[in-house]
Amino acid sequence: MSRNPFPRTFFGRDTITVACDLLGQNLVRSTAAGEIVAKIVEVEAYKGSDDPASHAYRKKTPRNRLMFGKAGIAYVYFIYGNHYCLNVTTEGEGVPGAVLIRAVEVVEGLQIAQTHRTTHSVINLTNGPGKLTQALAITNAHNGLDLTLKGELFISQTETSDDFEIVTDQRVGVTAGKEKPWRFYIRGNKFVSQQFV
DNA sequence: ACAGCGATTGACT
DNA sequence: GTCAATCGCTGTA
Repeated sequence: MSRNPFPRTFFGRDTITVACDLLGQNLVRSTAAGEIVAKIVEVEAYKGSDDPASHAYRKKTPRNRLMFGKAGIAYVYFIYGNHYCLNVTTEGEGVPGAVLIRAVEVVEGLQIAQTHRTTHSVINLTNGPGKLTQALAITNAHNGLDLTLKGELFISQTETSDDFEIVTDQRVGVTAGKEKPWRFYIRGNKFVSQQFV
């Protein structure tokens, strides 16, 4: 079966729209040990000067510059001195925007993913932004990677279109701009972090 | 220059 | 429930 990445036009749209459309799609990670396929079940949208919670709120810096660049690029940042978080850039060139991937459900290559983490619990393997990057072995090295190319990391459309309901909520862990309802997740999915419903 | 803190997690009480 | 780990950006000097 051939999995093909979404084209740049998919990512080069309004950040909120892209965030919702990413739910249920497949994040594909090719490693030397094999392929890991993970369904995206939880995301958050981050924008620019209108979003105080965003890294791109103030100005362009060496860290956030990718958010200002072209869409469909992996923006990986290091947080709290310990963890990596994976984002996909959105909007057009010069317009900041990114979607944080907060949780995934591994559908293929579970054993490979487990070798990247110490936990033996499947549910704790990928139910958080820092956890899924560790499980998929995503680090700084992937910062700036083009996710529209069929390389070691890309996003492709799911073959099966199972029905799900999208829940909209406030973003997790932010202090400024927390009133913006820009967190989206699949209702009832066990891998969603910190469910309040 | 430097102190403070963040889009988090896991270990320990 | 509490807290350490520990990098890069921001505000203040």
